[in-house]
Amino acid sequence: MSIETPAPAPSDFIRDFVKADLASGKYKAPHTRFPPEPNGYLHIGHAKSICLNFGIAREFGGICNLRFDDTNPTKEEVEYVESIIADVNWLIAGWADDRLGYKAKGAAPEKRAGDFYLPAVPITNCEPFYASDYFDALYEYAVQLIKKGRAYVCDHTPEEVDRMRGAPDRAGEPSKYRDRPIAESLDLFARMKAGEFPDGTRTVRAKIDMASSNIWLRDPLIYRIRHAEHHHTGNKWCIYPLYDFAHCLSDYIEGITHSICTLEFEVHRPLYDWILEKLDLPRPLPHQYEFAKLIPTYTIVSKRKLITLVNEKLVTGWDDPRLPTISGIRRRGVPASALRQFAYNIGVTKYNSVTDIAVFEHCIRDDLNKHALRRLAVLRPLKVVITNLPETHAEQLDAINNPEDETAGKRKLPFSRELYIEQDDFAEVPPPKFFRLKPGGEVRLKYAYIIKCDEVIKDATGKVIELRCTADLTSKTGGATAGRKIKGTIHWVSAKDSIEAECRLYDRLFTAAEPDADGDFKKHLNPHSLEVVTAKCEPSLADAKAELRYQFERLGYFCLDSDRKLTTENRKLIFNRTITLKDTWAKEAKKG
RNA sequence: UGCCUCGUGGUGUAAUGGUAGCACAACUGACUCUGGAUCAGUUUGUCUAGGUUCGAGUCCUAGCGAGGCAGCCA
Repeated sequence: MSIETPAPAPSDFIRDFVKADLASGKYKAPHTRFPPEPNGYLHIGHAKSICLNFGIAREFGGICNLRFDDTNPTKEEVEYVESIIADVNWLIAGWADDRLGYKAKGAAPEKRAGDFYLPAVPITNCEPFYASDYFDALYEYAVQLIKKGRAYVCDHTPEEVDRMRGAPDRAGEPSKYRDRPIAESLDLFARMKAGEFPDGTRTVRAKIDMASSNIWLRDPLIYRIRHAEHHHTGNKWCIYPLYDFAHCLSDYIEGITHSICTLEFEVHRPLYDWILEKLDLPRPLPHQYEFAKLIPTYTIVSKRKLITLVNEKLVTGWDDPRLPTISGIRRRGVPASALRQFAYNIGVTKYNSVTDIAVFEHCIRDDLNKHALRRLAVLRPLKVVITNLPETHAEQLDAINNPEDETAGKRKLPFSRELYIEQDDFAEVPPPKFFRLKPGGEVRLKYAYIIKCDEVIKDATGKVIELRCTADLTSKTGGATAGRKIKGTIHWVSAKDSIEAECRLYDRLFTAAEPDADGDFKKHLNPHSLEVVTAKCEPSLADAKAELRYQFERLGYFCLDSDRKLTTENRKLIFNRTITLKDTWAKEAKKG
């Protein structure tokens, strides 16, 4: 009896810190967070972060909050909030959904004993976290910072602030307003909040060190004026905190222990720590850790470039199955488990690297191979007539639903005199090592007979339009000559029993491994990233289910597309090809 | 050229002073009623130079290289 070895627990430098903090008793359990800004759709890079944060929560008995980092009203939209919620829920469903943090709908931090708290609630009537729910608390914290003499209102224009910041190798110049009286700053800040000043006229700045070698410590801005409606707080505010101020305090308010972000925030960590320390908040404080973001080959992941593709209609939308967005990946038919496996396989480090998309493709195939139901479908049909069978011939053959999973059972497959086979499975002039059908040659029809090609029929242009073959009638599974060794086995469908389906054949969106390496990613768009064909399918596919995955044998993995619901009136089937099967013949054929 | 971070096969990652391992990719072969899957195997690596040590991918020094940082973006 074999004992399945459990998958090794993920290990990386961040999990090492978590382990150490748990062992030392610093925290009882980790509390992480995934903090997207709702200004775009989530993509495969975010999936890495989601799996890291939720993965840590589930491995160490903790919780992970979904928190919208929504401090910039001019860039954020409800559409993005909703898509992000859907994407996160899809990715963690059945895996870490029991680790998802939640708060009461509409709840904001309460003030108790001079500090802010946000109590946990049962999982009913709950919602994700929003940094914008903390604006009252954040305002109060800024006031405290001013009162402590560690922040001030600055009247310099954006241009002046920019110029006075200095450069990496040149110290900055202090603001004229740096040492203005605390009472004056307090008054001005209150009036900023009251809406007395136009955008850009004043800011609140932390008073740190204009000569610091770290730019982010040169009196960074923590509040700015923005007379703009916010998707979550409406018109309540006309001042908004900046990322550095809002993020560390949002972490603190939610009781986050390990605040995990990408490498570019490394230089912000001193500021993160400074704010929490100068506010004299009770320990233990959250700590920030940084890891290298995912850069996959043959695609682009930058928000700006994704928006370009969507807006310029180079793809059909954010959920175009060719896009590396989570919604695109989902629509393409990739199981969440495959995406999670990928996130696990690539690891977590501080080293900037490029990940071969083949690793993802392998995870998809590996997952789908185990779970997809096998079906026969012909993408590019070529008619075949079995001449030694009567026109009335009809039989039902046994077909296996999934050779990798006995419990998937069997089904019946209709067979008749007229069939369709794949055009690629016949060659009038076969290349070397071609072991499919050729004139005078034999091939096995999966689950059916060995047939021999007797005659090739062409149209006026010389195109092959029909093959006339004879079947070895005893070669069927279980028959007298069933054991005959034939090198090739091909898929087919019975012409009169087949149904049609639109198949969308997707390929990589770009032809270059690093599409933006030369700064012109649009130049490398793959013109063949989508091909639409009308396939002939075995009749059982008429009952295809949206939640199931199918392998069209020898072709690839397919799933129903969500567009199908738009066309239910004519019951048109639309399948997306998630990914092809590995094709070693294509490689062989290339060698010529 | 200021500060921060990082350099392990083609790619990604492990080895926490003690046999450089795993995965993907590539290539062989076996098997196969999916040219899939599976199985067996092969190729390729510690940035450089010193030092410490019985022993260094790991620790130290110097160099080289890569990435990040100068939004009222996050």
